Amino acid sequence: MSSDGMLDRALHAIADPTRRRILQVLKERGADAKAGTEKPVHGPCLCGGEIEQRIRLSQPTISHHMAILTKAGLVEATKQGQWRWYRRNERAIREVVKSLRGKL
Amino acid sequence: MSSDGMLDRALHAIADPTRRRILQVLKERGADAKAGTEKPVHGPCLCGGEIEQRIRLSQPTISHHMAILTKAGLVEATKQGQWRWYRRNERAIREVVKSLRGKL
DNA sequence: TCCTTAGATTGACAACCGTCGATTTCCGCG
DNA sequence: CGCGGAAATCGACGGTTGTCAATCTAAGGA
Repeated sequence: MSSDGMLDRALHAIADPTRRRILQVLKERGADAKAGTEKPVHGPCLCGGEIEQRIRLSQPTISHHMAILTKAGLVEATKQGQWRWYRRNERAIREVVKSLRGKL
Repeated sequence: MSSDGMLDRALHAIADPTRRRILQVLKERGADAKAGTEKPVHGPCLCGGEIEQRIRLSQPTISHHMAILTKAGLVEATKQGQWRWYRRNERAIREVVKSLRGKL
């Protein structure tokens, strides 16, 4: 699984303060959002626009960071209609910390 | 103490594979070195030349990485004669992992 | 069908990073 | 003093990164 190139990607992702802030923001319960939108899963879950609004960076920048976090396996995204709902992959995050404790 | 800019520096340091390899190499007991040189402390401990020889990168590059690791607090250096003996700061390293588990 | 909204993609830019060769600084020893 | 070895610093180079404005794609609703 974690072929070690995975740790590399995860550490690189985590090394950026903006991306750490995104992970933090994803911890909060997603605000109750606009009417008519149903959050698809249980647990904290935000769509791109909500993240953009909280982090205060341009939409392409957020999209870029979300791609990196997703590719590193630290967050997962489920597409529903025009939205993409992001949520933390708690298992992967814990795995990074654990792997770090061993390999450092 | 760990003003959070410290975590930033540590994560940046750790994000580089070469620097992780240096931390690994510093785990081994320093080879018994050339005659006449006394390693100043107990525990694994290498000087710049030894690290360079193991990591196989140019001397300025090693020096550069050691500065980053030292500034991040992950390794400590004691100067003795013309040599600088590097050793891991185990406490700081453990602190990073712990801090990561909380702040991630 | 057209318009609006969410998000991805592109292109550009300045800043930074890892690496190296060359040079400089520091230190111990004749 | 001058020499030789260890390490820091300098200057440069290609590659990467974070950010944004502009554009494009996709999905819904009138």
